[in-house]
Amino acid sequence: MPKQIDASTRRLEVVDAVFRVVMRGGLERASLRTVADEAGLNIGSVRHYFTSQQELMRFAMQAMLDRVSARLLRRIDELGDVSALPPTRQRQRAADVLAELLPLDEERHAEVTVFIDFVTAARTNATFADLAAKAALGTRALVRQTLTRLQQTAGIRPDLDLDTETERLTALMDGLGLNAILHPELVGADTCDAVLRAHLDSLRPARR
Amino acid sequence: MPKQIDASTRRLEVVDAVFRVVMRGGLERASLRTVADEAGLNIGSVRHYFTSQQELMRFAMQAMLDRVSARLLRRIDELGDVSALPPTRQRQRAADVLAELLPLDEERHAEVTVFIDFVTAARTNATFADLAAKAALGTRALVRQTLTRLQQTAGIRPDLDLDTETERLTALMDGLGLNAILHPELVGADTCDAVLRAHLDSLRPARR
DNA sequence: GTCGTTGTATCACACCCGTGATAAAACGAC
DNA sequence: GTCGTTTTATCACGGGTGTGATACAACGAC
Repeated sequence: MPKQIDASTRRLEVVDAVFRVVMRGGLERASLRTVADEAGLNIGSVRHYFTSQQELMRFAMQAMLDRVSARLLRRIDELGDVSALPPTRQRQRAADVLAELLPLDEERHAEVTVFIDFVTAARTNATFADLAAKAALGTRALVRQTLTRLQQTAGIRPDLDLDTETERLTALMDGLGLNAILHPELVGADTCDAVLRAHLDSLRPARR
Repeated sequence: MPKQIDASTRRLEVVDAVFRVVMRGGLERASLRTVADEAGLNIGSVRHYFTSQQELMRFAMQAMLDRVSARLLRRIDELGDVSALPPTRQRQRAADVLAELLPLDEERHAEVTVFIDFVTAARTNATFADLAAKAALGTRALVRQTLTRLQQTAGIRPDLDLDTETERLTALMDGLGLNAILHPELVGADTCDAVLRAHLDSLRPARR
């Protein structure tokens, strides 16, 4: 068997370069040449691992989505079963999970930044359309499941309409992320965290 | 006096062409050539009215912001003083005002689409940075004022923290708009409207 | 060693871009 | 009519883009 130390890790190295370029200059700057430079590679090398820049960009977006969902699953697994906790703690754990989608630290900030760039590009670039649609459905599924479980265990009010609340919380999360990315001096990590918790608290059952 | 039938309206015609191009293909497609084609003009003509494409794009973004705020002021003026209305009506009027920032019809859909493209571009394009920052402050001022007045006239609960609530409602609005633009099959005008009203209703004072 | 696969590195081509320079046409003032 | 300004229209240049083709180096199998 010939060389082939690790073809897939090389691809991920290039993808990391894509992320750095996108972070710095947006998706439009992510040309083969700039990405190759960022990765310290020659254009020919990059083209050896990706047959076209379209494939590279799609692969990069997919890698970003995988990374996010992996971190999400890890977090959910860490927190374990929360159904026995008191309602306040339940909401706290729910916030902990959802916070993985917010740019609360440097890693997540980078992820959300790249995410926003890709999904907004998907509006006019058919290359990303299906991935963006899948991502949108994915966050809604997560948000809905989170709210459903909270409601089943009296963590939030029983009369809330889950369709509306799912869309409301999803919009809140996306809006927080977007604002934190675009206006970090206005919306910092603390603000994101405070708003998310305030929202979940506002759904708590009435005192009796 | 020479020709000069109307220099400023010509500029606005070009700006309209910019909007159509951005709607169709995103900001990156808005080159001088494509814009000139869309406007039915020659590149030279466009360049006669705008010394550089940077000036054109800035002017276009400013025009879009002016258009939005003009419609907003008109709407506020239409609704007039609401302090005498019952709380439910007050919140309804507040929703009517804020709904001007959501893509509820074709006109607003186009505006929000272009808006999102410009402000996201502002992250990596210094040309738009100041305008995007101004816009962010503007929406926050509107949201805050709306909430403040509601609170003063018992339209929403008196114990709500306006800082947090302003940021929460702002994020909700931005997130709704973003999702409606990116995933219109998931988030339509009816959903936007329902979520906004549900949010304001959730702020209503407790029954007594 | 030779061979063949894998990885690197360059060249060239056609395309689109913003912009400077310049010419030509259109039009009002006189 | 002439003159001068405004508007429209072209050309050319340098730079960046993706991609096809191709050559060269590196390395394991044999």
